Amino acid sequence: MRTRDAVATRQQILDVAERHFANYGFAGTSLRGIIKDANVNIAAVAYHFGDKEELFKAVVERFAAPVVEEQLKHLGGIKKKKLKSILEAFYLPPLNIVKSKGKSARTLALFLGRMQTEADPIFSIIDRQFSECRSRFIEAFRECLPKASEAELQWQFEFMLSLIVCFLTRQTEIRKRYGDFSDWAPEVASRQMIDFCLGGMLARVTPKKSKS
Amino acid sequence: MRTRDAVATRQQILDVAERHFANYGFAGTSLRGIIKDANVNIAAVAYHFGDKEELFKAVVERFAAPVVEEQLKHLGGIKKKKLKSILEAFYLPPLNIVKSKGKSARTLALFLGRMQTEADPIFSIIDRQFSECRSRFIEAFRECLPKASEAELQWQFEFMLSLIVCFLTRQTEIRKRYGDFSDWAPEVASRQMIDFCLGGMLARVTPKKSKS
DNA sequence: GTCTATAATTCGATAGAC
DNA sequence: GTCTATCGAATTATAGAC
Repeated sequence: MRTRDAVATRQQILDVAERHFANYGFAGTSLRGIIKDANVNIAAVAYHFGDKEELFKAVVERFAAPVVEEQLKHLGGIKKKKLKSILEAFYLPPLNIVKSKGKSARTLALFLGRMQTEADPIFSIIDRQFSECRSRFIEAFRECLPKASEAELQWQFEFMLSLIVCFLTRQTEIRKRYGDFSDWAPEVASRQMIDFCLGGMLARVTPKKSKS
Repeated sequence: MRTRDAVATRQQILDVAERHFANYGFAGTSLRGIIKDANVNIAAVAYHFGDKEELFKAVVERFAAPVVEEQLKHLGGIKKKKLKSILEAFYLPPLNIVKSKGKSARTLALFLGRMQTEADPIFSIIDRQFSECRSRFIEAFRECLPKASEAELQWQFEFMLSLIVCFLTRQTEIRKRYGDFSDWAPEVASRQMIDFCLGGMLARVTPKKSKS
């Protein structure tokens, strides 16, 4: 290739980098491994992205931006805030986007899940991408649960998030043990998580007294 | 130090390694960083453990063994299997152990959480440690939920696990935003998770019909 | 058991030709 | 924009003296 396809090179790097970061984490990913799978030159990474951290940032932004945009649009479109509709606004966009990717869906799912456990200089990149989204959803929770403390609202969000992280990162494992489930639809998967999360949230804010 | 304290050296390495693996993951942890904080020689790691992977294995086993032992003992001590008591058997032991560590509790909590997202040669080490425990708890679920499919029982376990992973890895973050919550008791924390998990599970196995 | 010294890789980053 | 070549730093692992 001559002086051509700069955009193709860029996308090739992003695609492979996304897969490597998803599978091995930031520290476990090497630029040499990426450029080998992407069939590009090592210098291309520096030219297009700068350094490894900037490349990671580009991968995060490319993935997070449409997810967050859809979540906020969905959340904003709700007239009367109900827990159930808030959960739908949170769960459906990432599931739809992951599912729409077809063959690379597993990579995106792994990436979204693994992002949550990166160490600090890296995690702050991720946290920044989702901070507004987090605030808006917690704000919505506050309207629905006026009696809940701020810490409690935070935990509601964290538990909600942990369920989809769990779903996205563990589905491959479960499929390995029980062949079915390979063809999940976003509506089905989200229903499972919404049911669980809704039941859990209501159990926390209106706990039943029980002996011991 | 002369030819002495082999056991002290070994423990020193294990303690620091645990903290580093918890904070930076397997790939992000370097042996030089460990031996520097532990004030031991680089060759001591090779002498006592072999290589990096064997050291990681030793750290995992030292932590996982008492947790799993307590969980299984607690689970076995239940006469009439009820969801609530199964959840207690699962959540209380790790919380008690983490809490009992005092100052290094945060490290153990982070380690337990981060373990779940390691890449494959490393994750298999972890998976092996917990596989029997997983089977036993899923078996207990099966008794309580005879109508649930095998895949559904798997998901119940995964969601249950994800809640404590979320709790252990995110508590520092939440404490950072809302100062309270610093002094959680295992009984209080486990109650929160048990309520959420129980509510969620019941909502899944006996779902209420709702208009869209 | 502990230590020094070093071998053998691997990695991220960059200079400079085309 | 792409490539070759290489530098400098960091890593794991090991050999061998004490």
